[in-house]
Formats: sequence, structure tokens, C-alpha cells
Amino acid sequence: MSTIADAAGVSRATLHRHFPGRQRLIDAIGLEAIRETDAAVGAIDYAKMSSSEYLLAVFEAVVPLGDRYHFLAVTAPGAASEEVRTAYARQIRGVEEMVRWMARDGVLAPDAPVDWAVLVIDSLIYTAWTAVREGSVAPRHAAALACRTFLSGLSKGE
Amino acid sequence: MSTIADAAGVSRATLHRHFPGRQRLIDAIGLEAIRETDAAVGAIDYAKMSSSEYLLAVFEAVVPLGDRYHFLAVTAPGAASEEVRTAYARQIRGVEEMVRWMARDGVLAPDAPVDWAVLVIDSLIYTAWTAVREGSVAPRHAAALACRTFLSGLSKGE
DNA sequence: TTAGTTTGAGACAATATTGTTTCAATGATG
DNA sequence: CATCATTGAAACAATATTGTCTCAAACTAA
Repeated sequence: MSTIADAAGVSRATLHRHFPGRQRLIDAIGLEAIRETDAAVGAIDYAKMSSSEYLLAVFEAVVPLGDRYHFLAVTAPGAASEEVRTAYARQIRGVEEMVRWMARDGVLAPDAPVDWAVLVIDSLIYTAWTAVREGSVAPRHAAALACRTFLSGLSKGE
Repeated sequence: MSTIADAAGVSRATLHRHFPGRQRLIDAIGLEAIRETDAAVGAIDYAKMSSSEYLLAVFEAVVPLGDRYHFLAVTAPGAASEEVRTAYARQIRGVEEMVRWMARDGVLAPDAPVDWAVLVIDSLIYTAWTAVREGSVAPRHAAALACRTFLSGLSKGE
């Protein structure tokens, strides 16, 4: 708590005034993370595009929120309330729906397991965010690189 | 410490006898993780194979150690001693060398950033381990799936 | 200005975690 | 069997973290 207060530039007392107790803070972070990613993904008009274009749009929307996404995937399951965990599960189902859409569209290989595809997309979001953070990849290239990696991999592909 | 002791099936006192202090335990876990992955990767005879065959062999060797790898990537940098962090950095350079080998071999696309490829391989190791753990992917398919994902992605690729 | 609000600093109590020690019980070894 | 090593349980001290409270200072808005 004191580390967080320092990072936020407020005193420990103020942090407690806004979030009475560790649990409330964790839940507030989780709900905010869900709200932000929902807003970012919800703003995409999927009616206008193909499933692979939608995938790119999702990466572009969510990669900048990679830290929030990581919090939901790593911290929340062990520490957040049932409400947050349920909402996160719903988000994962959203990714799964997108994967099934790509499969129906014939974009995805028939033998690619849906669960595996979902896990790879999730991890690529955080990986892309990390790459931007450490300066390995330019912010505007990260989403495209993640999308390409997911679809075509990194081999030469003659 | 008490959670770890319980998980290990020993008393807290015994845990302290073997690892006097939290720091010593963390470092011991880190060094053991490095030792195991070094042993697994070192057993591969890279003289006999192409770079892409080597990549598959590395995935096969390291995916079962995904939790160790994750510990080094996530926990160790913040908590382990300089010695462990240095040894981990050396392992990452090993991955980087492999990527450069693949690039020289013409396996990798010229425009694929080396740093990005390294990050993707690292995250695929843990993702594959997770997929096996949660039952999404059969243990013997995980490495091949990760390798394929890295090289060709998951699209149909007509 | 002035009343109301928010804040930081610090003291403080309440827990939680960690590290240490003792001792009886268990197990291994000769 | 006798001895030595290892263990678990429990009590204990030492820290670390969390949560609460007070009060003066800074800030806001009428």
C-alpha cells in the first residue's frame, strides 16, 4: 500500500481515504481495468470490417492497456473479488468469440485449437506492451507486429 | 514462507533450516531454475540440426520448465540477488543467439525485430506451459504448437 | 475573506509475517 | 540397541505492513 501511495504521489492516509482497505483498492483497479478495456474494444465498429481487420483493431486498442490486461490476468484471479473475476472471465469469452469468428471466416487454420489461440492473443497483448515499454518496438508498430505474429508468425514464408 | 512450507509438505522451521531467510530461498529457487533450464537446453546437440529444428528442440526441452522460466522472468528481477539476475540475462542472450542463427539461416523474416522475436519466444514458453497446465493442450503437442505459432502463426496460410 | 474540503505528516494500535529457539518424536545408521 | 541427525510443533521475539486517528496546512468555492 505504501509503495502504491508513493507511486501515486499521495500520502498513505489519502490512499486509505479513497480506497478503504487493500481489498477495495484491488477491486477498484480491477473494475477500472475492465471498464477501460471494454470501452476501448467497444468503440470498434466490427460491422465494417473482416475478422482479421477486427483482430488488428483490437490489438491497437488493447496493447496500450497491456498493463491493465496483465493485472486482470495475473493479480486479479488470486486477490480480486468474485465480481472482478467474473467480469474478467466475460472478457476472455469475448476474445474466444473473436477467435471463433476468425475460424468461421476461414482466416484461422482448422487445426488451431481455439483455447490456444485465445492464450496466444492474451500473451501477445502483454508482450507487445512490454516491448513498447522497454523500447524494443515503436508504439505504433506494436499492434501490427503482434497481429502479424499471431496470423503469420515470424518466419520468412517464401 | 508459510505457504511455501505447506506446499512443500514441511514445517516452517524446516524450511528455515534449509534456506535461512527469505532472500536465500528466492536465490536458491532462481539458481535451481537456471541450472535446470541450462541442463535441458545444453543437452541438445545443435550440430546435428537446422536452426528451426533447434528451436523446436528448445521448446520441447523448456516448455515443461515453463514455471521455472516464468519465475526467472517475473519474480527474480524484483527480488533475486544480482547473481541470479545476471545468470538470467545470460540465458536471454542465449535465446537471442538462437534468433540470430535463425535469421542467418534465412528462416526468419528480415524485418522481424530480434528483440521482438526473443520476447515472443519467452512468452510462448510460458503460454504453452499454461495451456498444458489448464488442459487446453496435450503435453506432447505443446512444444510443436508453440514452435509453429512462432514460425507460421495460426492463420490458414493458403 | 470565509467556510468547507482535502491533504500530508505523524503518532498509534492492530495484524501479519518473518526469523529464532527449544524439545520431544521420528527415523536413519552403525 | 545406542547414537546421531532431522523433523514438527509450539512458543517466542523481531519486523513489516496495514488500518485508524488527529491536527495543522493547503486548497476551493462562494
